Amino acid sequence: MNQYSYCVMTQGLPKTKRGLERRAQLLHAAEVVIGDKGFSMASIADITREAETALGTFYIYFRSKEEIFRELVLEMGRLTRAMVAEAVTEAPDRLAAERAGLHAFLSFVADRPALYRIVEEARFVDPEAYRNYFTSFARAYAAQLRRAQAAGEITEGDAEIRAWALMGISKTLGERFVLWEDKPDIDRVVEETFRMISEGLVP
Amino acid sequence: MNQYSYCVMTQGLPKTKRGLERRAQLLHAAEVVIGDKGFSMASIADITREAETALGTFYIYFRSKEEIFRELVLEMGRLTRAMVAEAVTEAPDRLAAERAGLHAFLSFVADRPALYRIVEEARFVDPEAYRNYFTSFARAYAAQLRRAQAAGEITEGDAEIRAWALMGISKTLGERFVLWEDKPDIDRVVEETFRMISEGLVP
DNA sequence: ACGCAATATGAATACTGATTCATGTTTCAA
DNA sequence: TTGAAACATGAATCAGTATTCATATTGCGT
Repeated sequence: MNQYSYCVMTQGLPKTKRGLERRAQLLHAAEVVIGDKGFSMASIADITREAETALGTFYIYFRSKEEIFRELVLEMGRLTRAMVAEAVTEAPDRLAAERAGLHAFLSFVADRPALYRIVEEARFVDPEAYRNYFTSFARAYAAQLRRAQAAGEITEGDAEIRAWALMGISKTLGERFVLWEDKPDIDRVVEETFRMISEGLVP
Repeated sequence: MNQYSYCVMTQGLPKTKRGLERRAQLLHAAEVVIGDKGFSMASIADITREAETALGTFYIYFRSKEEIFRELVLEMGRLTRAMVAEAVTEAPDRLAAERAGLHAFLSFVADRPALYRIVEEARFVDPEAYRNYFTSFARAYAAQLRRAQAAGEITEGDAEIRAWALMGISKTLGERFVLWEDKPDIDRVVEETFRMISEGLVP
């Protein structure tokens, strides 16, 4: 117990420039370390070592290991939303948007493999964050599909199911053909997949 | 150290009837407990409690927590293989097989949610087992697609990419519309999805 | 230039849980 | 029936690491 009230910032952002930088360092280090070793194998000591700071400093910025993890999932949410939105801006219609969105997502996985892995691990580490991430994404996706159906740009069908099915394609192709591949050929994967979802399997 | 050489069965199956039963009890308990709490939250004590046996007994049958986990992933492999193979037997052509396979998979997820979850968690707990599971499945799947293409039952396209894309659909729909749903409507999900992959999105 | 809030430090604490072990009990082939 | 192999037990060991804390140092408004 201290004589003067101790204020460790367990809420809100740091007040000083240095504080903001440290917090960013820790987030970046956590992305690297947790993305590499996984949540349970990554220790706080690993993270602070990567961030070149002292162990105790971690707890000035985050309440727990779970909290910094959740922060990373939220960051992933902001990034993917922004990225897909931007990629889709130029698209003249929904089909083009599908192609552009898939390409953007796979490129993102190639750029930030650790974040991709972290979001997937969230299913087990922080199920609520995981669900929020995907349901909010799916909601927006389904809305777009409904709009496109109304505009006659795509065939009719249950937009929610389709949204999840299409997200499933992206997730799995990202893992198999980006994460597992030394030299991913994103263009080829996008073209093949686009052909399949456009034309279907019926000859 | 013991005076007479101690032989704990760290390899192969148990030699007695009782041993085989115990091992099966432990595997079942592990499926329940790990499927429910996740790998890191599930303790050996939890598993032996569920199996109604003593703590130390666990190590007579399995070298480690990782080993019993891997065993469950392998079991899932055997089961899904058998199940899909059986479901697809009756199918007159590849399209019908796709529908039947998706239906069988989603039904399996509904029946054994714990196993589904365990396989997904293997990505982080035992990446090699995870990869083996999906690559061997994908190999067989792609072979079927190539055969169907040659027979003119489906359109042309890269069979490997398609296999992974279709697996991705199943995985994700299983999670969203079976695991997350109180009363899953598997038929509806299968019909909608089948329509999408058959006809495609182009009007 | 002062002083309080904010930030930094890393040794010490506290707890969890995997694995081992010494010692029984049971099975089963000969 | 018997004895050696198989199996059962759970308290004790042992290692790892999340989190706390008492004590500095730094930032910054005034």
